[in-house]
Amino acid sequence: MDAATTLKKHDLKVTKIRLAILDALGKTELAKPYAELQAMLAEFDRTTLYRTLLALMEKGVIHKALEENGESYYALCSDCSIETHVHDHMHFKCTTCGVVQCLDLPKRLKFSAPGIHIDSIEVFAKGQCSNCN
Amino acid sequence: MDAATTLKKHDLKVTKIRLAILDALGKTELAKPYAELQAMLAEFDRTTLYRTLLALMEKGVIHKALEENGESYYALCSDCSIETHVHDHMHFKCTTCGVVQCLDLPKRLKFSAPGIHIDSIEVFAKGQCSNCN
DNA sequence: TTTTAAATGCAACCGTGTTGCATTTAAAGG
DNA sequence: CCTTTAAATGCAACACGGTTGCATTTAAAA
Repeated sequence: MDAATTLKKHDLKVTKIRLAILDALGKTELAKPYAELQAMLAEFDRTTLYRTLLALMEKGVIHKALEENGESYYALCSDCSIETHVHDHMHFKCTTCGVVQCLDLPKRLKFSAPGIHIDSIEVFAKGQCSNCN
Repeated sequence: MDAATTLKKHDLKVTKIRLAILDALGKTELAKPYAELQAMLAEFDRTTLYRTLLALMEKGVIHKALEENGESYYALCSDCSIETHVHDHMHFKCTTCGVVQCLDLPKRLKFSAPGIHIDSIEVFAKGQCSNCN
C-alpha cells in the first residue's frame, strides 16, 4: 500500500510532509530518532513536523518506539487505527551502532500484581544487533 | 541504613542536596517526576540538582525509572553499585492518579531473537493502581 | 470552480539538558 | 583543631524539543 493510500485509510489529508515522513520511516521495522527526522525534513517548519507526528500517532499510522535520554524514536505501526493501538512487539536498541528496531514478541506478555490492573506493557531491550556481534 | 551512610557506601561525599534527594525519594518504591523533585529542592540551583542526579545514578544510588513525554521519573535503587546496576523489577504507572512505582518481577525475563544479543530488558506497564480500581 | 475546514508557517515562550568557570565546602592529613 | 585540596556548588549562558496562538495557505468536498 502506498503512502497516500495509507493516509486516506486513516482519515488524514494527503500532504507533502506526511508523505515525506512515511517515506522517511520507510517500510521497515526500524525506528528513527526525532533529530534525524527533522534533519531529513528540514524544508518544513519544525512546528509542522511536531503537529504532524502528533496527528500520525493519534491516527495509528506511527508510534513512538521509545524515549531515551530525551530522544524520541518513531516507527511505523503495523496495524493500528485511531481506536486501537496494538503493539505486540518489543523495542530493541543496539548499544553499539545505535539502531532501534521493533521485534516480534513470541507471545503476548502477561504480568500481574495484587490489587493492580495492567492495561498495557512495553518492553525495551538493549544489546547488540546482528550486524554488531 | 540512613542517608549519610548510604552516600558513604557509594563513595559520595555527604552534602545537603544529596541528603535532601534521598529524603525526597524516601524509602519507598515510588518514583518521583523530575519537576516534583525540583520543586521540593527549589533552594538548590537546578544545575546542581542535574549533576547530583547524574552522580547518584552513576554510583547506583538511584535510577531513572522511566521517561514518558519528556518527563523523567527517579527512584531509589535497591541494591546497585557503580559496577552493577541490576533491576529485576518493572515500572508501573497508574494512568488514573499518575503514581509510578517499581514492582517486583516474578522471574528474570528472557527474550531472544535470531542474531541478536540482549544485555538488558526494561518493562513498563500502565494501568490502575490499587487505590484507583 | 468555489468553498471551507484543516494544515502549515511563523513567532514566541517554557522546561530540561548541558557546559564552563569562579567560589565554596567536605573531609583527609597533619 | 587547622590546613589543604579535590570535589561540589552556584551562576551564567546556550541548545533543543515541546507547545500554543494566530495569520496564511491548501486539500478536497460540494
